[in-house]
Amino acid sequence: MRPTTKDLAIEAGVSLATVDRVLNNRPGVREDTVFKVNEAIKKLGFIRNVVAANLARGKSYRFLFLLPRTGDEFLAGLIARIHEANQSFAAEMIHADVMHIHESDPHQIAKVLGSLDLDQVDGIAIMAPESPQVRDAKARLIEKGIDTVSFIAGQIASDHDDFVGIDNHAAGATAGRLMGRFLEHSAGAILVIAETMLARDSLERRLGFDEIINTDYPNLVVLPSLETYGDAERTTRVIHNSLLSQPHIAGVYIVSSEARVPLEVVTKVFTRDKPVIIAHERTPFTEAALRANHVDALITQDPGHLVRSAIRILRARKDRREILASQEKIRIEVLIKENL
Amino acid sequence: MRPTTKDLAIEAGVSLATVDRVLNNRPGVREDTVFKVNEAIKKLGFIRNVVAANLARGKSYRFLFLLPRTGDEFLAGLIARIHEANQSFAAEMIHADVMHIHESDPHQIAKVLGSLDLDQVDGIAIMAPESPQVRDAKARLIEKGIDTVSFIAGQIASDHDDFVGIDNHAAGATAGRLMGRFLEHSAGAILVIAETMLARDSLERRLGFDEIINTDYPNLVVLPSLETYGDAERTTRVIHNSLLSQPHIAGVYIVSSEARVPLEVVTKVFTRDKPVIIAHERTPFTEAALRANHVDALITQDPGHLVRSAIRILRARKDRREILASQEKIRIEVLIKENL
DNA sequence: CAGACTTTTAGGTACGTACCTCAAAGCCTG
DNA sequence: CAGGCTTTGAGGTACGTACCTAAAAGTCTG
Repeated sequence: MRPTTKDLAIEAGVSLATVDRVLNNRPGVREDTVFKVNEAIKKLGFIRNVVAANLARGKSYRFLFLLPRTGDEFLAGLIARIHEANQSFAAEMIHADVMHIHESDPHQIAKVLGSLDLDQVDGIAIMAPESPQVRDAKARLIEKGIDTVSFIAGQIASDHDDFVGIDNHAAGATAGRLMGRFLEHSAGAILVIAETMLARDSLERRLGFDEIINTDYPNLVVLPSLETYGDAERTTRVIHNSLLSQPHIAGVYIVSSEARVPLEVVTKVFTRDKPVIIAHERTPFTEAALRANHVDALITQDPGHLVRSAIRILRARKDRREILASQEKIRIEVLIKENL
Repeated sequence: MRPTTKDLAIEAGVSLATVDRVLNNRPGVREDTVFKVNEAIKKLGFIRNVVAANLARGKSYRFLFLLPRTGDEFLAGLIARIHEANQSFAAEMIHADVMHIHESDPHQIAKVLGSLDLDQVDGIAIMAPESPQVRDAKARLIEKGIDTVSFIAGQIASDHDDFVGIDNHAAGATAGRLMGRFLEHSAGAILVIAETMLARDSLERRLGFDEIINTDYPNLVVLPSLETYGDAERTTRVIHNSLLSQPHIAGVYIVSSEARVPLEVVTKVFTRDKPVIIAHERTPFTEAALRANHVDALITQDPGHLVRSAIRILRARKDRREILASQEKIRIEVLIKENL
């Protein structure tokens, strides 16, 4: 049986109350008594029963996910995973809510962060680009004891702010390597399509992609990024414009996490002489496209893992516990038709 | 606040004791009373606080991993992850032990399974090929209330026996597709190297691999599998033999989970005109080989995930709880240098 | 409708920890 | 060594559930 606080008290030769004071950093214990108790903890290998402690505290965890207001399938998938996570974490008294923000308006985000009822929230996962306003608002929250994690976007991590997501530079490089290898004996241009290049993650992916192609695949030329703003018509137009000056497109790299619109257009535009197409994230649409051979590979991150990882990290912070780093590392996955 | 058993009792108009009997399927409750309580559960959305229940029961979980006695880096990684998992699951009163078996001796495995102290174990994860003896031994354990999962190998799942691991046919197909695409404009033979083709997982990987190559890449010929029996000298010899009749090797597929020995030999044998090499599993050695460009891609499964998943499934079975299927699906990962 | 049986109630204790109060013991200072 | 301070002890209650007992209430059978 695992040692309990009672065993600790006996071992250290003190009362339960003193053990309790030491364990919970309560004042009024002489230094040498603290030492004795800590020795006993080591000797017995005492591990606090977090579960019983939380029960006694009547503690529950309420976390908040701040997600963009606009989005498509990837966002919908994230939200679905949050609801799913609520079910499996319910047994541990953890609940997560979703609140939507205008991700491109730092002032509004800062305002939302500032106006949260601090008694209602134990931790926040924020999916928004890094900005001074948001950073300041986060710092104020941390001062008040609310932990935050940067979720998927805005990956500048500080001591008090973990980043939950992939290394987008590496993700772009992965796409680049696959593109290069799939086109080893061809020559031509590569179309890069993004919703907007203002997003930091798209930028980093593009940088990683270019690095690989430019270094190792001189047979390929990466064209300037086309921006779609989520609009199918505009996407069609910019692609056709691009084709005027660059008739042979060997590959298409869709940088954005929301790939549906660009992918639909690309599938329509290139009916024969199909280029190699690589996109990001697994959604019902990209998955179907992969099965139908419209896409050659997907670079993805597991949304369920992202959500659970954010929750586990926020809870560990609240409990002042260490996390199991290997479990929280979000993998850059490569999906082809065969390992869907 | 979440409703408790007390709230349930009030809502159903019965006493706590009756609620308790219904919740724990104890006898002595009239059918219509059971119905009333169940209605109250639905109405209030009652979720049993598993944590408090386990505390009251004084329950803890002891699981056992039966792993092969012989192995190399992949096995070592698994064991390390089990120890790691013990730390993070300690708070939930879960402990996992490792016991080694001769995986190729079904009688010995069955004997071990039969001689376990059933009061000391709540569930078992077995990494061993499927065999009638083992299947029978498992069935007897299940009768006695000990849950089992098939771990990585032996993937015939029954109602009472989940499989934790990847679809090896799909994993082989994934390797095949990558091999094919990496060699799109080349022609030549592909060497397939396995520790032994007696292992079901190696067989299935090979089948999946062949299916893709034979269907979609007529430029490539897959050679008969070479068996290494984990011996470097023998491996060198069989590869050289193979080269006599088949001088141009375009690709090498190392099927086994333990890739170190074959990979070392292959790296030495093919110093120039290096073929495309694909292997399985991430270990210190294969990871270094990938970084050093000795390997082109790795098809892997996350050992940490495997271990934690097995533990979560065994615990859920013990608690008669549903699992979150999406979390327990083990992914076939594709690793290249860029997404390590 | 009495007796036997089943179902239900009421109350308790326990799990391991948190947190509270009150009293006792120890220590220092003047 | 009295008065004030700090430290420690002893005891309690609580969290939500499990499991136990004794007795009350309800139902059935002959």
